[in-house]
Amino acid sequence: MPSINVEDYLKHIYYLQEEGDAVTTSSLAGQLNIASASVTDMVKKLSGQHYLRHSPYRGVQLTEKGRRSALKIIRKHRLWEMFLSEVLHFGWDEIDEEAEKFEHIMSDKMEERIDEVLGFPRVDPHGDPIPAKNGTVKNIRAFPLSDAPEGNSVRVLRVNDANPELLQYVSSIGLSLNKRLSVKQRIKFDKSLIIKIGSKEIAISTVAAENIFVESV
Amino acid sequence: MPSINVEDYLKHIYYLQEEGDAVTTSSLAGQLNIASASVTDMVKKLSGQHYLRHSPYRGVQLTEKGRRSALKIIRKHRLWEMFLSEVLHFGWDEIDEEAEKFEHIMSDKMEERIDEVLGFPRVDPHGDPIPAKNGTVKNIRAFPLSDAPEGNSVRVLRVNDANPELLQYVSSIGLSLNKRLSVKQRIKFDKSLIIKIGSKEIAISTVAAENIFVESV
DNA sequence: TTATTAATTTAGGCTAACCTAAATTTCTGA
DNA sequence: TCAGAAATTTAGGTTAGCCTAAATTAATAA
Ligand SMILES: [Mn+2]
Ligand SMILES: [Mn+2]
Ligand SMILES: [Mn+2]
Ligand SMILES: [Mn+2]
Repeated sequence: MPSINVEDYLKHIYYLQEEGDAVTTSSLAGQLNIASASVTDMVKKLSGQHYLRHSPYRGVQLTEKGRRSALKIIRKHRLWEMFLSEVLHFGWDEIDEEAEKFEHIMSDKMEERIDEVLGFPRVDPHGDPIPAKNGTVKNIRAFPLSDAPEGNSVRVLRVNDANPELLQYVSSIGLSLNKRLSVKQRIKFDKSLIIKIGSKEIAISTVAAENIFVESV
Repeated sequence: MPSINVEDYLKHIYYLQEEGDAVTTSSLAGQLNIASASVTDMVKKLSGQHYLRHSPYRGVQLTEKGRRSALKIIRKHRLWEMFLSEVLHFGWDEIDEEAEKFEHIMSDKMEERIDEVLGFPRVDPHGDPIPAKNGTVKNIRAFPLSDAPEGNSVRVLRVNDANPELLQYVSSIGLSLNKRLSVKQRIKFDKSLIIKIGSKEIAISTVAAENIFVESV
């Protein structure tokens, strides 16, 4: 059974891999808020346990074993977020932090009970897919709002859950999952957008728009 | 913020104190499944942090600070047991083990939410009192079934939750919290009892009877 | 009272997971 | 293409929490 720390390493390696970035010592160190030298140590240990392959100075890649372990944690994390949101009525800006701890101590039995109680949800409260027990993950066909062309009408499918303040902001302008909006204008100068939600028009920064993922409707 | 290990030490010291036993290095070592030498180390640390007072070779005693910390954990433990039982339908023989982990990572906010969802329960699924937020604990006026005189009619108020097999056994003979039963006969030879539950008469060992707590009705 | 036994503490060690500073390798741009 | 910068690894160290074996203190029973 991997330790809590090992689980967090594997999860973050999976995330970085998912984003297509090279998974380097420093990218991991950045994610985990740990010194690079410490990451190197752990990477060697994980490599010895066949969770990943390590080309020194180049980066790491999860093995199948590592991928499976990562997905188990991510499944627990997202189910738990769902539970906090649906059953205990926590806000979507609070749940990631709580789930960060619970993902490691939730038994498989508890995972199943929660899955049942929730009616076998497919996505978490931020629109991220909940991996299936067999290791399958449906990937979400969404592009960043910042890439939407002028005039486009779109629907929110996912919001990056890494930053609670972004989530609060997104709520505060009346956006949430599955909400529709249209892109009125793209400002060349700072790449910000003017969007229309319901009858309101709102200016939104690139930083925000890059973290809101949508599909065309 | 005390670590997980510190919290478990404080909790077990509280339990032993509660039972009226002297809290010695070896009794703690027994409860925690840790070598006595290690307990001595930790006790010195806790004493340095004023969680308890230590008379070398004699034993320990919680300070007010230690007592408060212990009760906070016990409250979380018992609320969580309640939640597992009521909301996720776990059996009363499974919940102690799960709660052992969750008690340490449940935030105060989550504690409150759960308390609300459950309707502010006063006892846990084993009949143990749930300490109030202010550090008050109602103590339960119950005596062991093994002390009940012949002919007595009693009601189950609490069952020791330390042994899952005992809990399974208690369920299997049709007993649960608040159930009534009467003592038909005390067998001198092995101190076992014949009890009547509903219309059934059942023989029950002393070991079992010592862990079932009742009040006269 | 004193000698044995039992409980406790001390001494010395280990592992996981972190750190900083120094050495090494790779990348980059003139 | 090669020197300086950036990234990575190595070296050496720390802390929490555990362990076993040895030394010390307390309890007990003849
Ligand atoms: Mn985590
Ligand atoms: Mn999420
Ligand atoms: Mn515990
Ligand atoms: Mn209990």
